[in-house]
Amino acid sequence: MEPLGRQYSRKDKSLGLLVIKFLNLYNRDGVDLIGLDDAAGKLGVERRRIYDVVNILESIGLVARRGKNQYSWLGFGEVPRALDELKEAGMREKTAIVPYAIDSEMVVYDQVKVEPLQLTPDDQENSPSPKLDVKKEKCLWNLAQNFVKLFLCSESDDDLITLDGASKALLNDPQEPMNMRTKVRRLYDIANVFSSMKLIEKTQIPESKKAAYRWLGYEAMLENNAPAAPAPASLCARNEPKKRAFGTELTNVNTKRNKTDGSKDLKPYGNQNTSVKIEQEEGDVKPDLKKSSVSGPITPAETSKMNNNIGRRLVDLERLSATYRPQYCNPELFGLLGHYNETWKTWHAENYLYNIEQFS
DNA sequence: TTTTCCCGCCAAAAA
DNA sequence: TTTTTGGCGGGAAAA
Repeated sequence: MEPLGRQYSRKDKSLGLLVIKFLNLYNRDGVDLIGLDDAAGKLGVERRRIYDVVNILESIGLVARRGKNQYSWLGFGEVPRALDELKEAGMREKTAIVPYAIDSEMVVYDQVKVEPLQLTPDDQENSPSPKLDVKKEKCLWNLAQNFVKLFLCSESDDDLITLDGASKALLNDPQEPMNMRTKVRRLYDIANVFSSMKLIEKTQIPESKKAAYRWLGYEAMLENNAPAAPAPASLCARNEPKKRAFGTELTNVNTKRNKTDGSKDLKPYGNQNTSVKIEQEEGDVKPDLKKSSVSGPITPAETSKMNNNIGRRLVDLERLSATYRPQYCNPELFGLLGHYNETWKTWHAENYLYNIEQFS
């Protein structure tokens, strides 16, 4: 504890702290609706900040947008699924380009746009919407997702990632310095919330001493986030004065908000038809593990795999992105960390087992 | 000094 | 139009 009395500190207002408070407020049984105004009020911050928090949390599947001024709390139980999807998407994107290994350090990627079906997923848009895509690329939740993909798709789970490395990797125009600066600013925000949630951890590159982040993972995050607290009583009740809560039943879980998969992307929470019943389209049959508080199928011990800095290596994103400039940042993103497809295969296998296990 | 990153202006997107 | 979202970057606190 700081001995300082009432000295103002920026830290008191950090996004990291905010997200902790946010979690503290909503991560409990019985909560399912989150009103933005309510959150802002209870947490004593401006609305703008709530958008930041919620957007970042959404990238991990902790919350989902329900509608205007309304988000729903999905809980940590949904996170694994979200992360899996991110990883899968990331791996897919990663293999979408053909890598060429050069040297022991360098890897260059050919600009093969192996994405014939990567049509812009705009529901009703017919236009190639080149602009829309670019715009989406900059939104916070997308940036956050790409940031975690960077970790999930790295060859070694001990890879350290620096913010400007990530920034360059996720940037389509590494040239513009101002562009970079802006992106790094956003990454600081994202990294801060993930850090305080213990999904990642801040460290530094052994040699260079530069700040970098290490992936801690779901389990670490889970055990570091206070379990569900007792039941609320007035939490989800508060709503805007004008509209009363309708009997909407959040029956299903909608983790993804991106359109990476073939299925239709949920429209911008289209016409709220009060009772939205979104069935899982034919095809994949998910066991629909509905939102649960903190269900812990977590591995018992599973302490931490991180202990020494030995095999750790910093992925040399910088040089790579400088070499070739793509137009879409997603695809090359993984190439940067990329070390081809074995990763893909092994992961695929693991995932398979995992799923089978789950489905039984 | 450099790194971190909060604040809130203000412009798109939605009602 | 008004309201909701949320880029964006200035510039000040922290290292």
